[in-house]
Amino acid sequence: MGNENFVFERYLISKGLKLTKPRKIILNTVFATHEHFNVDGLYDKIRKKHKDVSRATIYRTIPLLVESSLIKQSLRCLAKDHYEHTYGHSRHLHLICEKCGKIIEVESKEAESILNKLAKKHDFKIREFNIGAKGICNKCQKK
Amino acid sequence: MGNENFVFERYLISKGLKLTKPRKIILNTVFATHEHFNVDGLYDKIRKKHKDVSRATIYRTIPLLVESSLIKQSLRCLAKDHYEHTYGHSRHLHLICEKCGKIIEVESKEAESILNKLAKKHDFKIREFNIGAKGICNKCQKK
DNA sequence: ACTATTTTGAGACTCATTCTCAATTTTATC
DNA sequence: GATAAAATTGAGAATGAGTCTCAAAATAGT
Repeated sequence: MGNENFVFERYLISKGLKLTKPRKIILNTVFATHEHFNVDGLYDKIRKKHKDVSRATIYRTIPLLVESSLIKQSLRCLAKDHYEHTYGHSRHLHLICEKCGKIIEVESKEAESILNKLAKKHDFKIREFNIGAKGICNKCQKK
Repeated sequence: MGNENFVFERYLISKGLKLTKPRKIILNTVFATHEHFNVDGLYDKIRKKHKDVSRATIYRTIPLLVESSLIKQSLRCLAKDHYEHTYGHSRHLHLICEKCGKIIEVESKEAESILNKLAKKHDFKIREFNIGAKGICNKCQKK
């Protein structure tokens, strides 16, 4: 286990909030793997071990994880909201295959620096990048 | 009026579909202005003149406009689905202000060519770019 | 332990979008 | 231009992700 717990607790304390059991369970399940996730998948995973954590609490906890910079929204072009770790992960963009759903992660520094340059021209302060593309992966092209 | 009508009709014919009155009204209202739009706004606009076009038909027609490459989805990071013209418009990306909602359009060729390069490495065939950022515009920064 | 405050689970609610189906419109054929 | 088969439509019901409400449970300070 990394020290996401520490980061999260510090954030909660700073806001006068408490690191309760459900919040711990959610945090640890989120950081148990490194994949993108959505609420449904997370709920199923949590429910296997903890029958007493509700969807509502998951929906309530996710904004706290986002606010504490542990995770961020990603894969914006999919129907459901998806999230991924920020903490301990380098920046990347996604190529999403529309046939098989495969997600290819690609280093994104170069693309971000161009966006930064363009934003600077307009005096725009970027908080969140949204860079990626949808299309067909190499395997699906061959079918 | 451009020749979106022509493009749309050709697409419909190729699919064995018909350019009906509601479809014409929707097409023409979509292309009456050059702004981004969502279904609600489009519905209100259409309803001012045509009380007999239903939401359902709008929802059914939009995928046809997308399929015929006249419009495309955009502003993916907003709650509602938004669309913008493809036909007759150059490629650009969006900087969206999180305070005032202002949308700045910026030429995107450079960013796209980098994405193309990265996609090529992975043998990935891009169909739709999704490039942009959220943040604070210059006016809102001064407040 | 006692009280005030926060948090929780369950289910009701919202709202954009999709679906259903009977009624209407369209096109091809006469 | 009337007729019939096929496509399309409008209205409203259904769906489903996400949010809200509220009484009950957990928490922290005294």
